[in-house]
Amino acid sequence: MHLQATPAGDLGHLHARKKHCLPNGALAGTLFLEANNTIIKEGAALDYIHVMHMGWACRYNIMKDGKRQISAFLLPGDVCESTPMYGTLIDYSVCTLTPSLVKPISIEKPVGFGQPFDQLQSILSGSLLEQRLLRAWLANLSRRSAYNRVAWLICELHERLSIVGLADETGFDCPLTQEVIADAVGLTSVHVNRVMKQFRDENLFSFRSGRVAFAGVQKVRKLCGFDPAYLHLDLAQHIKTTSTSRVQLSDCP
Amino acid sequence: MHLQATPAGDLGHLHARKKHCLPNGALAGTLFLEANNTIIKEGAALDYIHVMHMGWACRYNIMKDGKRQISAFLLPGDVCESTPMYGTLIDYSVCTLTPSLVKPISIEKPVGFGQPFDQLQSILSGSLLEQRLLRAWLANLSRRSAYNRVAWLICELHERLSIVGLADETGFDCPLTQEVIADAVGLTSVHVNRVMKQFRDENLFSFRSGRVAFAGVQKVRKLCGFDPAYLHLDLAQHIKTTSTSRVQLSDCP
DNA sequence: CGGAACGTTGAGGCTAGTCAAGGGACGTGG
DNA sequence: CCACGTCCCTTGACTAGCCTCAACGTTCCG
Repeated sequence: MHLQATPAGDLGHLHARKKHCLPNGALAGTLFLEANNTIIKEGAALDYIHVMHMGWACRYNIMKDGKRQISAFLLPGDVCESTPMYGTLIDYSVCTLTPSLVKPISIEKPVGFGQPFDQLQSILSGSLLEQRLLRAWLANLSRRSAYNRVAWLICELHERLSIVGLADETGFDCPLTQEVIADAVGLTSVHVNRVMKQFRDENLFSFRSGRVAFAGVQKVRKLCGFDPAYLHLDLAQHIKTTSTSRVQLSDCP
Repeated sequence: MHLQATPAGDLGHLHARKKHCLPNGALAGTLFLEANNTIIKEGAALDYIHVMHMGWACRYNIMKDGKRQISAFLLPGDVCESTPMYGTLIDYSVCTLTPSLVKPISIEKPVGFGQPFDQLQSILSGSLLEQRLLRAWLANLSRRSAYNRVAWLICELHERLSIVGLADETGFDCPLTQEVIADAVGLTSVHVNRVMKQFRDENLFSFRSGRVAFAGVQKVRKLCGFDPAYLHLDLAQHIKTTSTSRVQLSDCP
Protein backbone atom coordinates (compact mmCIF):
# COMPACT_ATOMS: atom_id res chain seq x y z
CA MET A 1 0.00 0.00 0.00
CA HIS A 2 1.31 3.38 -0.88
CA LEU A 3 0.63 6.27 1.38
CA GLN A 4 1.60 9.87 1.37
CA ALA A 5 4.72 10.07 3.46
CA THR A 6 3.71 12.58 6.08
CA PRO A 7 6.45 13.85 8.37
CA ALA A 8 5.10 12.16 11.45
CA GLY A 9 4.69 8.88 9.64
CA ASP A 10 1.08 9.02 10.63
CA LEU A 11 -2.03 8.43 8.62
CA GLY A 12 -3.12 12.00 8.21
CA HIS A 13 -6.76 11.36 7.50
CA LEU A 14 -7.45 9.48 10.68
CA HIS A 15 -9.03 11.09 13.66
CA ALA A 16 -9.14 9.47 17.01
CA ARG A 17 -12.71 9.58 18.03
CA LYS A 18 -12.21 8.16 21.46
CA LYS A 19 -15.06 7.85 23.83
CA HIS A 20 -15.25 6.42 27.28
CA CYS A 21 -17.11 3.25 27.97
CA LEU A 22 -19.46 2.65 30.79
CA PRO A 23 -17.09 3.06 33.72
CA ASN A 24 -18.23 -0.02 35.53
CA GLY A 25 -16.04 -2.81 36.73
CA ALA A 26 -13.31 -4.11 34.46
CA LEU A 27 -14.10 -1.72 31.66
CA ALA A 28 -13.44 1.40 33.68
CA GLY A 29 -10.99 3.58 31.79
CA THR A 30 -11.25 1.47 28.66
CA LEU A 31 -11.43 3.36 25.41
CA PHE A 32 -13.57 2.51 22.48
CA LEU A 33 -11.92 3.19 19.14
CA GLU A 34 -13.25 2.87 15.62
CA ALA A 35 -11.28 1.06 12.95
CA ASN A 36 -8.29 2.96 11.57
CA ASN A 37 -7.66 4.97 14.68
CA THR A 38 -4.18 5.75 15.86
CA ILE A 39 -3.29 4.35 19.26
CA ILE A 40 0.41 5.18 19.25
CA LYS A 41 2.18 7.72 17.12
CA GLU A 42 5.75 7.15 16.05
CA GLY A 43 8.15 9.44 17.87
CA ALA A 44 6.10 9.80 21.04
CA ALA A 45 7.62 9.19 24.44
CA LEU A 46 6.22 6.19 26.23
CA ASP A 47 4.14 6.99 29.31
CA TYR A 48 1.19 4.63 29.02
CA ILE A 49 0.86 1.11 27.89
CA HIS A 50 -2.20 0.12 25.89
CA VAL A 51 -3.75 -3.28 26.30
CA MET A 52 -6.03 -4.59 23.57
CA HIS A 53 -9.23 -5.88 25.12
CA MET A 54 -11.16 -6.39 21.94
CA GLY A 55 -10.45 -5.94 18.26
CA TRP A 56 -7.33 -6.05 16.14
CA ALA A 57 -4.57 -3.50 15.67
CA CYS A 58 -1.22 -3.42 13.97
CA ARG A 59 2.21 -1.99 14.55
CA TYR A 60 3.66 -0.38 11.44
CA ASN A 61 6.07 2.06 9.92
CA ILE A 62 5.62 4.24 6.88
CA MET A 63 8.71 4.35 4.71
CA LYS A 64 10.02 7.36 2.86
CA ASP A 65 8.48 6.24 -0.40
CA GLY A 66 5.11 5.83 1.24
CA LYS A 67 5.19 2.08 1.55
CA ARG A 68 3.88 0.64 4.77
CA GLN A 69 5.56 -2.15 6.65
CA ILE A 70 3.50 -3.89 9.28
CA SER A 71 5.71 -5.52 11.89
CA ALA A 72 3.11 -7.02 14.20
CA PHE A 73 -0.55 -7.73 14.60
CA LEU A 74 -2.00 -6.95 18.00
CA LEU A 75 -4.77 -9.24 19.16
CA PRO A 76 -6.95 -9.23 22.25
CA GLY A 77 -4.70 -9.51 25.27
CA ASP A 78 -1.67 -8.01 23.58
CA VAL A 79 0.16 -4.93 24.74
CA CYS A 80 0.62 -2.39 21.98
CA GLU A 81 4.02 -1.25 23.23
CA SER A 82 6.72 -3.73 22.35
CA THR A 83 8.91 -2.71 25.30
CA PRO A 84 6.93 -0.78 27.87
CA MET A 85 9.81 1.18 29.32
CA TYR A 86 8.93 4.62 30.56
CA GLY A 87 10.18 7.58 28.57
CA THR A 88 11.60 5.74 25.58
CA LEU A 89 10.86 7.14 22.16
CA ILE A 90 8.62 4.88 20.16
CA ASP A 91 9.84 3.97 16.70
CA TYR A 92 6.58 2.65 15.27
CA SER A 93 2.94 3.57 15.07
CA VAL A 94 -0.02 1.49 16.10
CA CYS A 95 -3.49 1.78 14.70
CA THR A 96 -6.66 -0.20 15.04
CA LEU A 97 -7.81 -2.39 12.18
CA THR A 98 -11.28 -2.96 13.59
CA PRO A 99 -13.43 -1.26 16.19
CA SER A 100 -11.59 -1.96 19.42
CA LEU A 101 -11.57 -1.70 23.16
CA VAL A 102 -8.22 -0.49 24.41
CA LYS A 103 -7.18 -0.01 27.99
CA PRO A 104 -4.43 2.51 28.70
CA ILE A 105 -2.44 1.96 31.87
CA SER A 106 -0.02 4.53 33.18
CA ILE A 107 3.52 3.45 34.01
CA GLU A 108 5.63 4.19 37.04
CA LYS A 109 8.08 6.87 36.10
CA PRO A 110 11.54 5.60 36.89
CA VAL A 111 11.93 2.21 35.33
CA GLY A 112 12.19 -0.36 38.01
CA PHE A 113 11.69 1.74 41.09
CA GLY A 114 8.70 0.70 43.06
CA GLN A 115 7.97 -2.10 40.67
CA PRO A 116 8.00 -5.64 41.88
CA PHE A 117 10.58 -7.80 40.25
CA ASP A 118 8.09 -9.98 38.54
CA GLN A 119 6.74 -6.93 36.81
CA LEU A 120 10.19 -6.11 35.50
CA GLN A 121 10.60 -9.68 34.57
CA SER A 122 7.38 -9.65 32.64
CA ILE A 123 8.46 -6.56 30.74
CA LEU A 124 11.66 -8.34 29.85
CA SER A 125 9.85 -11.52 28.86
CA GLY A 126 7.51 -9.51 26.73
CA SER A 127 10.36 -7.77 25.03
CA LEU A 128 12.07 -11.07 24.44
CA LEU A 129 8.95 -12.57 22.94
CA GLU A 130 8.64 -9.60 20.61
CA GLN A 131 12.15 -10.25 19.43
CA ARG A 132 11.36 -13.85 18.71
CA LEU A 133 8.36 -12.84 16.71
CA LEU A 134 10.39 -10.32 14.78
CA ARG A 135 13.09 -12.84 13.99
CA ALA A 136 10.47 -15.33 12.89
CA TRP A 137 8.88 -12.71 10.65
CA LEU A 138 12.25 -11.77 9.27
CA ALA A 139 12.96 -15.36 8.29
CA ASN A 140 9.45 -15.69 6.89
CA LEU A 141 9.74 -12.65 4.66
CA SER A 142 13.24 -13.29 3.62
CA ARG A 143 13.31 -16.96 2.88
CA ARG A 144 9.89 -18.20 1.90
CA SER A 145 7.80 -18.01 -1.25
CA ALA A 146 4.72 -15.80 -1.35
CA TYR A 147 2.60 -18.89 -1.00
CA ASN A 148 4.33 -20.17 2.12
CA ARG A 149 4.66 -16.72 3.56
CA VAL A 150 0.94 -16.12 3.58
CA ALA A 151 0.20 -19.61 4.84
CA TRP A 152 2.69 -19.10 7.62
CA LEU A 153 1.11 -15.83 8.70
CA ILE A 154 -2.31 -17.46 8.77
CA CYS A 155 -0.85 -20.21 10.96
CA GLU A 156 0.66 -17.71 13.35
CA LEU A 157 -2.59 -15.82 13.68
CA HIS A 158 -4.47 -19.04 14.18
CA GLU A 159 -2.11 -20.18 16.89
CA ARG A 160 -2.12 -16.89 18.74
CA LEU A 161 -5.89 -16.60 18.57
CA SER A 162 -6.23 -20.17 19.82
CA ILE A 163 -4.26 -19.26 22.91
CA VAL A 164 -6.80 -16.61 23.80
CA GLY A 165 -9.74 -18.75 22.82
CA LEU A 166 -10.63 -16.95 19.61
CA ALA A 167 -9.91 -19.78 17.21
CA ASP A 168 -10.52 -23.50 16.94
CA GLU A 169 -9.70 -26.25 14.45
CA THR A 170 -12.33 -25.01 12.04
CA GLY A 171 -10.78 -21.57 11.69
CA PHE A 172 -11.14 -18.05 13.04
CA ASP A 173 -12.65 -14.68 12.31
CA CYS A 174 -10.10 -12.57 10.53
CA PRO A 175 -10.90 -8.95 9.79
CA LEU A 176 -7.75 -8.33 7.75
CA THR A 177 -7.99 -7.08 4.20
CA GLN A 178 -5.73 -8.57 1.60
CA GLU A 179 -3.92 -5.28 1.41
CA VAL A 180 -3.11 -5.38 5.11
CA ILE A 181 -1.81 -8.90 4.77
CA ALA A 182 0.26 -7.77 1.81
CA ASP A 183 1.83 -5.00 3.89
CA ALA A 184 2.70 -7.52 6.59
CA VAL A 185 4.32 -10.14 4.38
CA GLY A 186 5.90 -7.85 1.82
CA LEU A 187 3.76 -8.62 -1.20
CA THR A 188 1.20 -6.75 -3.28
CA SER A 189 -2.46 -7.19 -2.53
CA VAL A 190 -2.94 -8.55 -6.05
CA HIS A 191 -0.53 -11.33 -5.40
CA VAL A 192 -1.99 -12.08 -1.99
CA ASN A 193 -5.28 -12.47 -3.75
CA ARG A 194 -3.87 -14.99 -6.21
CA VAL A 195 -2.30 -16.98 -3.42
CA MET A 196 -5.56 -17.01 -1.50
CA LYS A 197 -7.33 -18.32 -4.55
CA GLN A 198 -4.77 -21.09 -4.75
CA PHE A 199 -5.39 -22.03 -1.13
CA ARG A 200 -9.09 -22.24 -1.84
CA ASP A 201 -8.60 -24.23 -5.01
CA GLU A 202 -6.33 -26.68 -3.24
CA ASN A 203 -8.88 -27.03 -0.49
CA LEU A 204 -6.49 -25.99 2.27
CA PHE A 205 -8.43 -23.08 3.69
CA SER A 206 -10.65 -20.30 2.50
CA PHE A 207 -10.31 -16.65 3.32
CA ARG A 208 -13.64 -15.02 2.69
CA SER A 209 -15.89 -12.43 4.22
CA GLY A 210 -13.84 -12.01 7.34
CA ARG A 211 -13.26 -15.63 8.16
CA VAL A 212 -10.46 -18.12 7.69
CA ALA A 213 -11.98 -21.59 7.40
CA PHE A 214 -9.56 -24.48 7.54
CA ALA A 215 -9.89 -27.89 5.99
CA GLY A 216 -7.18 -29.30 8.20
CA VAL A 217 -4.79 -27.01 10.03
CA GLN A 218 -2.03 -29.58 10.17
CA LYS A 219 -1.83 -29.84 6.41
CA VAL A 220 -1.31 -26.10 6.18
CA ARG A 221 1.28 -26.07 8.93
CA LYS A 222 3.24 -28.83 7.35
CA LEU A 223 3.29 -27.25 3.95
CA CYS A 224 4.68 -23.94 5.13
CA GLY A 225 6.90 -25.30 7.87
CA PHE A 226 5.08 -23.56 10.70
CA ASP A 227 6.23 -24.57 14.14
CA PRO A 228 4.49 -22.79 17.02
CA ALA A 229 7.42 -23.36 19.34
CA TYR A 230 8.70 -19.82 18.98
CA LEU A 231 5.50 -18.48 20.47
CA HIS A 232 5.43 -20.65 23.55
CA LEU A 233 9.01 -21.19 24.42
CA ASP A 234 9.35 -18.33 26.72
CA LEU A 235 5.89 -18.53 28.12
CA ALA A 236 6.27 -22.15 29.05
CA GLN A 237 9.69 -21.56 30.40
CA HIS A 238 8.57 -18.51 32.30
CA ILE A 239 5.72 -20.26 34.00
CA LYS A 240 7.74 -23.17 35.14
CA THR A 241 10.80 -21.01 35.74
CA THR A 242 13.19 -23.90 36.04
CA SER A 243 13.36 -27.68 36.00
CA THR A 244 11.54 -28.29 32.79
CA SER A 245 11.69 -30.43 29.76
CA ARG A 246 11.82 -27.94 26.97
CA VAL A 247 11.45 -29.95 23.89
CA GLN A 248 10.99 -28.53 20.48
CA LEU A 249 13.00 -25.41 20.70
CA SER A 250 15.65 -25.58 18.13
CA ASP A 251 13.56 -25.50 15.03
CA CYS A 252 13.24 -22.55 12.94
CA PRO A 253 10.41 -20.18 12.68
CA MET B 1 23.14 -20.55 1.40
CA HIS B 2 21.80 -24.02 1.86
CA LEU B 3 22.93 -26.07 4.77
CA GLN B 4 22.09 -29.49 5.97
CA ALA B 5 19.43 -29.02 8.59
CA THR B 6 21.00 -30.69 11.58
CA PRO B 7 18.73 -31.26 14.53
CA ALA B 8 20.52 -28.82 16.74
CA GLY B 9 20.42 -26.14 14.10
CA ASP B 10 24.15 -25.94 14.38
CA LEU B 11 26.80 -25.96 11.72
CA GLY B 12 27.92 -29.49 12.09
CA HIS B 13 31.38 -29.09 10.70
CA LEU B 14 32.46 -26.40 13.09
CA HIS B 15 34.48 -27.11 16.14
CA ALA B 16 34.97 -24.59 18.84
CA ARG B 17 38.67 -24.38 19.26
CA LYS B 18 38.65 -21.99 22.15
CA LYS B 19 41.83 -21.04 23.85
CA HIS B 20 42.52 -18.64 26.62
CA CYS B 21 44.35 -15.45 26.00
CA LEU B 22 47.10 -14.04 28.08
CA PRO B 23 45.19 -13.53 31.30
CA ASN B 24 46.59 -10.09 31.96
CA GLY B 25 44.55 -6.97 32.58
CA ALA B 26 41.48 -6.35 30.52
CA LEU B 27 41.88 -9.46 28.48
CA ALA B 28 41.63 -11.80 31.42
CA GLY B 29 39.04 -14.43 30.67
CA THR B 30 38.77 -13.38 27.06
CA LEU B 31 38.48 -16.15 24.54
CA PHE B 32 40.12 -16.28 21.18
CA LEU B 33 37.98 -17.92 18.52
CA GLU B 34 38.76 -18.73 14.92
CA ALA B 35 36.36 -17.81 12.16
CA ASN B 36 33.25 -19.97 11.90
CA ASN B 37 33.16 -20.92 15.55
CA THR B 38 29.92 -21.20 17.43
CA ILE B 39 29.54 -18.81 20.32
CA ILE B 40 25.91 -19.54 21.16
CA LYS B 41 23.89 -22.56 20.20
CA GLU B 42 20.20 -22.30 19.60
CA GLY B 43 18.21 -23.88 22.40
CA ALA B 44 20.72 -23.25 25.14
CA ALA B 45 19.71 -21.60 28.39
CA LEU B 46 21.27 -18.23 28.94
CA ASP B 47 23.82 -18.09 31.73
CA TYR B 48 26.62 -16.01 30.27
CA ILE B 49 26.68 -12.98 28.09
CA HIS B 50 29.35 -12.74 25.44
CA VAL B 51 30.86 -9.40 24.53
CA MET B 52 32.64 -9.05 21.22
CA HIS B 53 35.99 -7.40 21.79
CA MET B 54 37.39 -7.94 18.34
CA GLY B 55 36.16 -9.47 15.14
CA TRP B 56 32.75 -9.97 13.59
CA ALA B 57 30.04 -12.49 14.36
CA CYS B 58 26.45 -13.03 13.30
CA ARG B 59 23.20 -14.15 14.82
CA TYR B 60 21.31 -16.60 12.63
CA ASN B 61 18.76 -19.36 12.31
CA ILE B 62 18.79 -22.38 10.07
CA MET B 63 15.43 -23.10 8.57
CA LYS B 64 13.95 -26.51 7.97
CA ASP B 65 14.90 -26.48 4.31
CA GLY B 66 18.49 -25.64 5.19
CA LYS B 67 18.35 -21.97 4.34
CA ARG B 68 20.10 -19.64 6.71
CA GLN B 69 18.64 -16.36 7.87
CA ILE B 70 21.04 -13.93 9.48
CA SER B 71 19.23 -11.54 11.79
CA ALA B 72 22.12 -9.45 13.09
CA PHE B 73 25.78 -8.72 12.66
CA LEU B 74 27.76 -8.44 15.87
CA LEU B 75 30.58 -5.95 15.83
CA PRO B 76 33.23 -5.07 18.41
CA GLY B 77 31.48 -3.80 21.52
CA ASP B 78 28.29 -5.72 20.87
CA VAL B 79 26.71 -8.26 23.17
CA CYS B 80 25.91 -11.51 21.43
CA GLU B 81 22.77 -12.13 23.47
CA SER B 82 19.90 -9.99 22.31
CA THR B 83 18.21 -10.02 25.73
CA PRO B 84 20.63 -11.09 28.45
CA MET B 85 18.04 -12.44 30.84
CA TYR B 86 19.21 -15.33 32.92
CA GLY B 87 17.77 -18.74 32.15
CA THR B 88 15.85 -17.87 29.00
CA LEU B 89 16.10 -20.26 26.11
CA ILE B 90 17.92 -18.80 23.20
CA ASP B 91 16.15 -18.96 19.86
CA TYR B 92 19.11 -18.24 17.59
CA SER B 93 22.70 -19.26 17.12
CA VAL B 94 25.72 -17.01 17.01
CA CYS B 95 28.95 -17.79 15.23
CA THR B 96 32.08 -15.86 14.45
CA LEU B 97 32.70 -14.69 10.92
CA THR B 98 36.34 -13.77 11.52
CA PRO B 99 38.90 -14.64 14.16
CA SER B 100 37.56 -12.93 17.25
CA LEU B 101 38.14 -12.02 20.85
CA VAL B 102 35.05 -12.72 22.91
CA LYS B 103 34.60 -12.06 26.60
CA PRO B 104 32.07 -14.19 28.46
CA ILE B 105 30.57 -12.63 31.57
CA SER B 106 28.45 -14.66 33.95
CA ILE B 107 25.06 -13.35 34.97
CA GLU B 108 23.43 -13.18 38.37
CA LYS B 109 20.97 -16.00 38.65
CA PRO B 110 17.58 -14.60 39.49
CA VAL B 111 16.80 -11.81 37.09
CA GLY B 112 16.87 -8.58 38.93
CA PHE B 113 17.98 -9.72 42.35
CA GLY B 114 21.25 -8.23 43.38
CA GLN B 115 21.45 -6.27 40.19
CA PRO B 116 21.46 -2.52 40.32
CA PHE B 117 18.57 -0.90 38.56
CA ASP B 118 20.70 0.69 35.96
CA GLN B 119 21.91 -2.72 34.96
CA LEU B 120 18.35 -3.86 34.46
CA GLN B 121 17.65 -0.70 32.62
CA SER B 122 20.59 -1.38 30.44
CA ILE B 123 19.31 -4.82 29.58
CA LEU B 124 15.97 -3.30 28.70
CA SER B 125 17.55 -0.59 26.56
CA GLY B 126 19.59 -3.17 24.79
CA SER B 127 16.57 -5.28 24.14
CA LEU B 128 14.70 -2.29 22.86
CA LEU B 129 17.50 -1.37 20.51
CA GLU B 130 17.55 -4.91 19.16
CA GLN B 131 13.89 -4.59 18.39
CA ARG B 132 14.48 -1.39 16.50
CA LEU B 133 17.15 -3.03 14.45
CA LEU B 134 14.92 -5.98 13.72
CA ARG B 135 12.07 -3.77 12.63
CA ALA B 136 14.43 -1.80 10.43
CA TRP B 137 15.71 -5.02 8.88
CA LEU B 138 12.19 -6.26 8.38
CA ALA B 139 11.26 -3.14 6.47
CA ASN B 140 14.49 -3.33 4.52
CA LEU B 141 13.93 -6.90 3.40
CA SER B 142 10.30 -6.53 2.77
CA ARG B 143 10.01 -3.28 0.95
CA ARG B 144 13.21 -2.48 -0.88
CA SER B 145 14.79 -3.69 -4.10
CA ALA B 146 17.88 -5.89 -3.99
CA TYR B 147 19.95 -2.88 -4.95
CA ASN B 148 18.68 -0.67 -2.14
CA ARG B 149 18.67 -3.51 0.33
CA VAL B 150 22.36 -4.14 -0.04
CA ALA B 151 23.19 -0.44 -0.04
CA TRP B 152 21.18 -0.01 3.11
CA LEU B 153 22.99 -2.82 4.88
CA ILE B 154 26.33 -1.31 3.92
CA CYS B 155 25.16 2.01 5.35
CA GLU B 156 24.10 0.39 8.59
CA LEU B 157 27.41 -1.36 9.00
CA HIS B 158 29.25 1.84 8.18
CA GLU B 159 27.30 3.80 10.74
CA ARG B 160 27.70 1.26 13.50
CA LEU B 161 31.39 0.84 12.84
CA SER B 162 31.81 4.61 12.85
CA ILE B 163 30.38 4.77 16.35
CA VAL B 164 33.11 2.47 17.62
CA GLY B 165 35.81 4.13 15.56
CA LEU B 166 36.22 1.40 12.97
CA ALA B 167 35.05 3.35 9.94
CA ASP B 168 35.52 6.80 8.45
CA GLU B 169 34.24 8.65 5.38
CA THR B 170 36.50 6.68 3.10
CA GLY B 171 35.02 3.35 4.08
CA PHE B 172 35.68 0.40 6.37
CA ASP B 173 37.15 -3.06 6.49
CA CYS B 174 34.42 -5.56 5.86
CA PRO B 175 35.21 -9.26 6.17
CA LEU B 176 31.81 -10.41 4.94
CA THR B 177 31.54 -12.70 1.97
CA GLN B 178 28.87 -12.06 -0.60
CA GLU B 179 27.16 -15.21 0.51
CA VAL B 180 26.91 -13.95 4.09
CA ILE B 181 25.46 -10.69 2.87
CA ALA B 182 23.00 -12.65 0.78
CA ASP B 183 21.85 -14.59 3.83
CA ALA B 184 21.34 -11.36 5.71
CA VAL B 185 19.32 -9.51 3.08
CA GLY B 186 17.41 -12.45 1.64
CA LEU B 187 19.07 -12.71 -1.77
CA THR B 188 21.35 -15.18 -3.51
CA SER B 189 25.05 -14.57 -3.53
CA VAL B 190 24.96 -14.39 -7.31
CA HIS B 191 22.57 -11.51 -7.21
CA VAL B 192 24.51 -9.76 -4.46
CA ASN B 193 27.49 -10.00 -6.74
CA ARG B 194 25.63 -8.37 -9.61
CA VAL B 195 24.45 -5.56 -7.38
CA MET B 196 27.95 -5.00 -6.09
CA LYS B 197 29.20 -4.73 -9.64
CA GLN B 198 26.56 -2.13 -10.28
CA PHE B 199 27.70 -0.10 -7.28
CA ARG B 200 31.25 -0.21 -8.59
CA ASP B 201 30.19 0.72 -12.10
CA GLU B 202 28.15 3.62 -10.84
CA ASN B 203 31.08 4.77 -8.77
CA LEU B 204 29.19 4.69 -5.49
CA PHE B 205 31.42 2.34 -3.57
CA SER B 206 33.50 -0.72 -4.14
CA PHE B 207 33.38 -3.94 -2.20
CA ARG B 208 36.63 -5.73 -2.82
CA SER B 209 39.18 -7.75 -0.94
CA GLY B 210 37.65 -7.15 2.44
CA ARG B 211 37.10 -3.45 2.19
CA VAL B 212 34.18 -1.17 1.44
CA ALA B 213 35.54 2.00 -0.16
CA PHE B 214 33.08 4.84 -0.55
CA ALA B 215 33.08 7.57 -3.12
CA GLY B 216 30.72 9.67 -1.04
CA VAL B 217 28.70 8.11 1.74
CA GLN B 218 25.92 10.64 1.52
CA LYS B 219 25.13 9.74 -2.04
CA VAL B 220 24.69 6.11 -1.04
CA ARG B 221 22.55 6.98 1.96
CA LYS B 222 20.29 9.16 -0.07
CA LEU B 223 19.76 6.59 -2.76
CA CYS B 224 18.67 3.85 -0.41
CA GLY B 225 16.90 6.05 2.09
CA PHE B 226 19.16 5.23 4.99
CA ASP B 227 18.50 7.27 8.10
CA PRO B 228 20.72 6.45 11.08
CA ALA B 229 18.14 7.77 13.53
CA TYR B 230 16.95 4.31 14.49
CA LEU B 231 20.36 3.51 15.86
CA HIS B 232 20.69 6.55 18.08
CA LEU B 233 17.26 7.55 19.16
CA ASP B 234 17.25 5.60 22.32
CA LEU B 235 20.87 6.14 23.12
CA ALA B 236 20.57 9.91 23.12
CA GLN B 237 17.46 9.78 25.20
CA HIS B 238 18.87 7.16 27.49
CA ILE B 239 22.00 9.07 28.32
CA LYS B 240 20.01 12.11 29.25
CA THR B 241 17.65 10.31 31.60
CA THR B 242 20.14 8.53 33.71
CA SER B 243 23.48 10.18 33.16
CA THR B 244 25.53 7.06 33.47
CA SER B 245 28.23 5.79 31.24
CA ARG B 246 27.57 2.17 30.67
CA VAL B 247 28.90 1.94 27.29
CA GLN B 248 29.37 -1.52 26.03
CA LEU B 249 26.47 -3.30 27.61
CA SER B 250 23.41 -1.62 26.35
CA ASP B 251 24.64 0.48 23.56
CA CYS B 252 25.16 -0.26 20.04
CA PRO B 253 23.64 -3.42 18.85
C1' DC C 1 51.16 -27.57 -8.02
C1' DG C 2 46.62 -28.58 -6.62
C1' DG C 3 42.61 -27.68 -3.96
C1' DA C 4 39.40 -24.83 -1.64
C1' DA C 5 36.86 -20.82 -1.06
C1' DC C 6 35.18 -16.95 -3.04
C1' DG C 7 34.07 -13.83 -6.86
C1' DT C 8 32.34 -13.12 -11.73
C1' DT C 9 29.59 -13.64 -15.71
C1' DG C 10 26.09 -15.46 -18.99
C1' DA C 11 21.70 -17.78 -20.47
C1' DG C 12 17.29 -18.87 -19.47
C1' DG C 13 13.21 -19.41 -16.50
C1' DC C 14 9.94 -18.44 -12.86
C1' DT C 15 7.93 -15.53 -9.35
C1' DA C 16 5.88 -11.63 -8.15
C1' DG C 17 5.00 -6.78 -9.66
C1' DT C 18 2.41 -3.49 -12.62
C1' DC C 19 -1.37 -1.88 -15.02
C1' DA C 20 -5.96 -2.22 -16.02
C1' DA C 21 -10.68 -3.46 -15.96
C1' DG C 22 -14.60 -5.20 -13.83
C1' DG C 23 -17.61 -7.26 -9.95
C1' DG C 24 -19.86 -7.61 -5.35
C1' DA C 25 -21.19 -5.73 -0.87
C1' DC C 26 -22.53 -1.97 1.64
C1' DG C 27 -23.91 2.63 2.98
C1' DT C 28 -25.86 7.12 1.82
C1' DG C 29 -28.68 10.42 -0.13
C1' DG C 30 -32.10 11.88 -3.40
C1' DC D 1 -36.56 2.43 -3.87
C1' DC D 2 -32.85 3.15 -6.81
C1' DA D 3 -28.52 5.55 -8.13
C1' DC D 4 -24.18 6.31 -6.79
C1' DG D 5 -19.76 6.09 -4.44
C1' DT D 6 -16.52 3.60 -1.86
C1' DC D 7 -13.99 -0.21 -0.52
C1' DC D 8 -12.46 -4.48 -1.34
C1' DC D 9 -11.94 -8.62 -4.11
C1' DT D 10 -10.94 -10.82 -8.62
C1' DT D 11 -8.89 -11.72 -12.97
C1' DG D 12 -6.00 -11.15 -17.17
C1' DA D 13 -1.98 -9.62 -19.88
C1' DC D 14 2.36 -8.21 -19.74
C1' DT D 15 6.89 -7.03 -17.53
C1' DA D 16 10.83 -7.09 -14.71
C1' DG D 17 13.49 -8.54 -10.98
C1' DC D 18 15.66 -12.15 -9.02
C1' DC D 19 16.78 -17.16 -9.09
C1' DT D 20 18.95 -21.31 -11.03
C1' DC D 21 22.34 -23.59 -13.32
C1' DA D 22 26.69 -23.62 -15.05
C1' DA D 23 31.23 -22.42 -16.17
C1' DC D 24 35.29 -20.01 -15.36
C1' DG D 25 38.54 -16.69 -12.92
C1' DT D 26 41.10 -15.27 -8.77
C1' DT D 27 43.35 -15.59 -4.45
C1' DC D 28 45.30 -17.97 -0.91
C1' DC D 29 47.47 -21.72 1.31
C1' DG D 30 49.47 -26.20 2.25
